[in-house]
Amino acid sequence: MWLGCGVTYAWLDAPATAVDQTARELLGWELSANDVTVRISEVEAYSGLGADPASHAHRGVTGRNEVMFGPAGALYVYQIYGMYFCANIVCGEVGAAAAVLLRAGEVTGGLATARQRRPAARRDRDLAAGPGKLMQVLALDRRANASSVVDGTGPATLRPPGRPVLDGDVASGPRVGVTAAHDVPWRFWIAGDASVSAYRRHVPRRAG
DNA sequence: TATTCGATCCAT
DNA sequence: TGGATCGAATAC
Repeated sequence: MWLGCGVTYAWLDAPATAVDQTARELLGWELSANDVTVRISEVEAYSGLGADPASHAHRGVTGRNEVMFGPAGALYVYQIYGMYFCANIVCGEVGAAAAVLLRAGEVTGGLATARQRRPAARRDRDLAAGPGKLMQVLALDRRANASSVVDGTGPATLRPPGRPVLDGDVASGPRVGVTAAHDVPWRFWIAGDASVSAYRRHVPRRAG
């Protein structure tokens, strides 16, 4: 798809069935919002309706996941644990409800602002080393839900990497924190990147 | 209407 | 390892 400004977003036209490929492709892209830029270093793919029990969309449309069923390039933002926000980029055909969760990134612009927004981060590599931290650094919350990252109308803008991330530099493994589908290796990250979030296996709150 | 619990983060 | 904290989703 051609969007002007000399930028093409091939993944916008990729089918929902290839959302795992889209997820890998988004590694290295730069997301800018509110004077801070992050280079995406870790993502997770979620396929839509029915197919993926870990997906917020797998039981059908609800008030929360409605955006997932819309056009690709929109942000699906949701609140987690009552205090943090996470963002997905919607992928695939309208109605398919596939999405890529943005899990971590490296701050490549607006470093001073990013540090102010995340006083708890000791090192720069920790500034956006997690989905909630990424949103804090970019100062995005539920108001960014449903906005586009590709048409310049929303608070966040996605741009291609200067140098693409090669397949050989991409590692994969099980998704973090999900209670279902542990066997699906749909978490992707840039191998060796310091800003990749620490992996911790999900532990149910009530023993089990 | 009531209850449960999460695609997290941080200090201990 | 556990506590914070609240709203969407699901169970009555």
